[in-house]
Amino acid sequence: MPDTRRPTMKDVAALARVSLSTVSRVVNGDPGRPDLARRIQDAIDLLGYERDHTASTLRRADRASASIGLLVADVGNPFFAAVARGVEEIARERGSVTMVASSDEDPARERELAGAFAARRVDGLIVVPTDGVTAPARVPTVYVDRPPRHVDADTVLTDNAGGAHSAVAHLRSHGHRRIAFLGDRSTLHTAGERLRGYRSAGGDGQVIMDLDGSSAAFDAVTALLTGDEPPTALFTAQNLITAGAVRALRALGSQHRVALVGFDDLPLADALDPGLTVVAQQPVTLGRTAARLLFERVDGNAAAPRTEVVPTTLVVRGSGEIRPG
Amino acid sequence: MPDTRRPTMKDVAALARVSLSTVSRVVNGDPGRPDLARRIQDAIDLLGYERDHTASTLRRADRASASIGLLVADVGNPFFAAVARGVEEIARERGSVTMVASSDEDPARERELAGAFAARRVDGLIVVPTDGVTAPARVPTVYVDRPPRHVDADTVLTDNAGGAHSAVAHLRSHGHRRIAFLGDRSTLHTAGERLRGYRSAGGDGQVIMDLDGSSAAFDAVTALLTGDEPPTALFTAQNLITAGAVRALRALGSQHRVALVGFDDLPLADALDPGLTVVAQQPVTLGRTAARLLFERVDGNAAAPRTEVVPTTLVVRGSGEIRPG
DNA sequence: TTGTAGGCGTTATCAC
DNA sequence: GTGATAACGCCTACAA
Repeated sequence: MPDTRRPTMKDVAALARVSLSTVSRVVNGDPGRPDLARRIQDAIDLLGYERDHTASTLRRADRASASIGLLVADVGNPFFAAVARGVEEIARERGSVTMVASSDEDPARERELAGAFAARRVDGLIVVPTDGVTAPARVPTVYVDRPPRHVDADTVLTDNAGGAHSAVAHLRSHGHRRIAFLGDRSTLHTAGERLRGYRSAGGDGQVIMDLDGSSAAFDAVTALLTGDEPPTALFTAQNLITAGAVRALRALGSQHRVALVGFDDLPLADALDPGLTVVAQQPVTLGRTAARLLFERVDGNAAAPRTEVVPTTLVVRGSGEIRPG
Repeated sequence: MPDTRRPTMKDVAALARVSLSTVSRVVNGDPGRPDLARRIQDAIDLLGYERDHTASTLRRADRASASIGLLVADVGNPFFAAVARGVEEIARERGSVTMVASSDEDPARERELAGAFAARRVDGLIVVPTDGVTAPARVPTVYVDRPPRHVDADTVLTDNAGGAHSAVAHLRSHGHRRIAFLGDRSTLHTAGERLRGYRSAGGDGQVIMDLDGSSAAFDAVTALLTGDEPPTALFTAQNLITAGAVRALRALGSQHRVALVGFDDLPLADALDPGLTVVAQQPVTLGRTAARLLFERVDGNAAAPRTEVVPTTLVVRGSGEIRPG
């Protein structure tokens, strides 16, 4: 391997026959004497010099690393991927890079990864908190999608209760009274809020919680519809649960008979038969909003913590407009 | 704001009444004298000291930052999100954090972001190259999903040609001869390879390329099926194109008459009517493999660049098994 | 305007 | 084994 050492400012200074500090100034945008600036630029090009941003952070007065950390449950999940996209957009506008990691809903891993980010001296953190007790952060932090427990900090949430309310009200306006609720882990804030919205809209049917993934939902829906007094409509309060319900209805041949509204949109939802009516979230907006709040803090805003709520949209496609038989 | 300064090793040393170097050694795992080690640990706990990983990187002999950069077309796209997930898994095993950014298929942005990562002194880079000329990297780099142009480096690819071949062979084995090909940007390596696979399996029907997104595909399929000598089967060579084709077939009421196989799987594909037969990729494996190759390079492997190919799977669900009418 | 010197938080090299 | 000291690459007073 040739693998020759990276050129440093010192090398540039030597080649341009100026002092180190002159190079530093020029690199940081000070025009300086035109002839020197040109010699320095030539030396930079010749050597292929690139400033070491980490070393610069160490010495600089503001100590800004121009990087932030994003801690989600799972980047591989399209919902969190969209959040990440929103965060990254705003970070990029600010010249910041985004470090991302997945907690897999494990509080211990969440702490470990937050520590790894802190050790890299990120300027701030955006966190989707697990349902353990959230450790108070040592850097500016914004929580997104779920509120932290026992911590008072900036938070960006979807209007979970409102979205669920609109879904159930929609079903009721189409004549349904026996509307079942199917939700995921009851310890999650989002699941609780969606149940609250269901109730507030008059939902008083069967409630099934703690469904873990699509096949659990498949089984639950199958049992529900083959049991006594089956519901005439379903409200599925999460992504994968909706997918399981769609499959179950299809397996029973009931997709045109039992109404269904899901929380969170899915690709191909419009191509199903019938089209899938959903409460759509805005994950990219969630991410953007969280990043904007974070950078306000990084810039020194010390006001009281705020909570922003991002609205949902009811997307009508057919499955939610079936009337009870 | 109180915003008191972060404690440093010096603070720990002072409180524990030992020298700075002793603290450094203990922090880095040297046992040392038990009584001193205990005093140091107590001081660390009391002050809430956390080592500054960036400063450590600056001075350390190996200069390893324990961070890598991941540059994809768009983290918000579920395919790349899954790649990111795979990369992050392996990085985490190694104690590395992953910085991620989206090029949006823009070569200029790709260069800019690669520069931002290099300035942060990442140990290596994983890149989904845009179709511009790839700039030779100054840090260990592995390319993923597409090969770089004019650069000889480690690359991890899906078996695009093989996957397309199996799709078309599958359709032919069900009696189809007029099989249309619908693809995206012809400058993309993946599109070309999939077309090559189509041809190698005997595909000689209408070829439509450069479709940009789902609605363009919708229009193309509609035109195709309402034109002269319509195909009896479609092979859609990308995600969004498949979605557009599904919608078009449904709008025409032809979903049970015209066969369809898509490249790349989609959520809910099994819940469609008929179920959607696809060539499934393994994006998480793509990411994991790329990360493993990268860390081998980071560890000093200087062998000739390798290309790894990740196989696809034909997932049979119904739409690809329709026989010509 | 430019150069000189000191220091950011840490690790590496020495004496002891 | 521990401790003093130089150095990593860079920025920032301050002096020239």
